Amino acid sequence: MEKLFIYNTLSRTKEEFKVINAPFLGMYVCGPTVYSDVHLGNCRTFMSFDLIYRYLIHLGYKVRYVRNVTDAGHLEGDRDEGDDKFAKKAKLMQLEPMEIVQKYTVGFRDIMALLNNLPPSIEPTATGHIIEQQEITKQIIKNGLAYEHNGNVYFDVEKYAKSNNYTVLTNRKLEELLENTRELEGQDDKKGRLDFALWIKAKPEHLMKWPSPWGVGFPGWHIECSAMSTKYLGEQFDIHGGGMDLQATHHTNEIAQNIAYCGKSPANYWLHTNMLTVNGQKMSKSLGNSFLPMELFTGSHPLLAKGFSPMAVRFFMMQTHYRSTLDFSNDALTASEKAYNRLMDSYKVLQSIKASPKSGENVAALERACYEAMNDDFNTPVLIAHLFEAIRMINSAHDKKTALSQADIDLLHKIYQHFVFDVMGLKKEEETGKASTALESVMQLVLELRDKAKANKDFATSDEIRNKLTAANIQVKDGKEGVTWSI
RNA sequence: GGUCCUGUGGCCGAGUGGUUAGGCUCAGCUCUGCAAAAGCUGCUACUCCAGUUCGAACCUGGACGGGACCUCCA
Repeated sequence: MEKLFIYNTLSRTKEEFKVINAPFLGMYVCGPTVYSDVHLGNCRTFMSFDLIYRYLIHLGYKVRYVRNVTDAGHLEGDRDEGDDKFAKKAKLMQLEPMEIVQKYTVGFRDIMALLNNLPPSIEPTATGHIIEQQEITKQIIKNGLAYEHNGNVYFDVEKYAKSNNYTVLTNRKLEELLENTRELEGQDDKKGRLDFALWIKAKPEHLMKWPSPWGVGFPGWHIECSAMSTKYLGEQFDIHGGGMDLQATHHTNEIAQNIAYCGKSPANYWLHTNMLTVNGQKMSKSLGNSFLPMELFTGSHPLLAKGFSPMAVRFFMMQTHYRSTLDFSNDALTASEKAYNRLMDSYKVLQSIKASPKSGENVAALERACYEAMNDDFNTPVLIAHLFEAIRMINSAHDKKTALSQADIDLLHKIYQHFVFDVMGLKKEEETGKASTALESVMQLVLELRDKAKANKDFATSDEIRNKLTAANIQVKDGKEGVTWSI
């Protein structure tokens, strides 16, 4: 198996990846909160982990990939006050909370499918694991690291920090954290400023609430991930991931909960994906530069010059490493769209290449380079750079400027299948479905007429046909071995 | 304000103490009836200042810009 190196937030270095129980591999990723349309930044995170999932599968691991759906208990601002996000919106729209959840869960899955993300092995919901969350909370209380007050249960961070490194993920100093945390406001049953809720007492107006040993309430935000990762992947598993915004608070608290619960840190490797910006600025609602995935696909947003297909967007995201910030701009998207089209066109060309007895290219070295790029912390930008070398080989061979043996042609097929389709999860965009067979025959007829005109040196007619087709978004290319066209 | 991360050519983006990233754009050439496509060639960078070094864009310190978290926004 390939030697894989992964950047681990715990050590802040690239480490050689060792699996606890190969070939089985557990991976947990913090999923979306389904109270509104999925944020494009979340899409990038899930696409990054989709790439990782796909590559691990490609390497031969039997991966159980768990990504939760947060459908309850996620308080605004992670403060232990205020309305539950779902209940708030539900009241506003006169809908049941689960109706909201259903609507946005379905919407989320649609977008994920459009972007060709593989579904995770399990997508557990927070509301489906209330009992499990309560059990963990009970055990943490029993272990002396959480306390109940007025129907709320809080995690005792300072007590925990006495015998554990609370800030493993961020390297921050606990004293500094304590100094910098905001003053506590209003109702507060917490002993320490950094304490966070495991269970929250429900106000009468709350719609989503459950009975518990501490009264009627709902779970704190962080406990669901501890409960569900433990249930489906065990007390210790291989990879835990999420966006960088979750690192300091959510993941820090998650580790604390797991250690307080069973004495074990949940994951060996913590992976964090970077954020997304628009024209160099953070994507945020208050700045008005925030657009939805569907708006990106259709181009229906003032900041977008046009729509970009899901696969062009996927390719665009793959051109940036997952730990770098990704900047959205029309220019960058347009450039990627063209590059993606070249990648796909070249695959079409590959189908028609004729083998030569000898090869003028080192395709095996290229394949190795592709693996090495991926083994270096899933470096897709470098992988793509190598794939453009493959494109050069294919196009040159097609133009008879270089030669490829049958073995090399087969290997190029394999490279495309493995890296472009299986690992990066790119695919040919759908061609207009049923209409395409009809269109195919019409185009054949039109191009035959044009060929006749050309044979008669009637270039006026042949150019007119080509120009009108170009205007209709159909590109005609006169190659050495006949005419081809593409939309 | 505090802590952490980051700053690469016209644009986007990898990477490394001394050797071509790659894509897009632009220019030239080849091919072509002309185009388009493709191939080749060129333009060639590392925010600024100081230091370490035989040598730094890559290491160290400082300045300035951007981002994340701490505060509603993924």
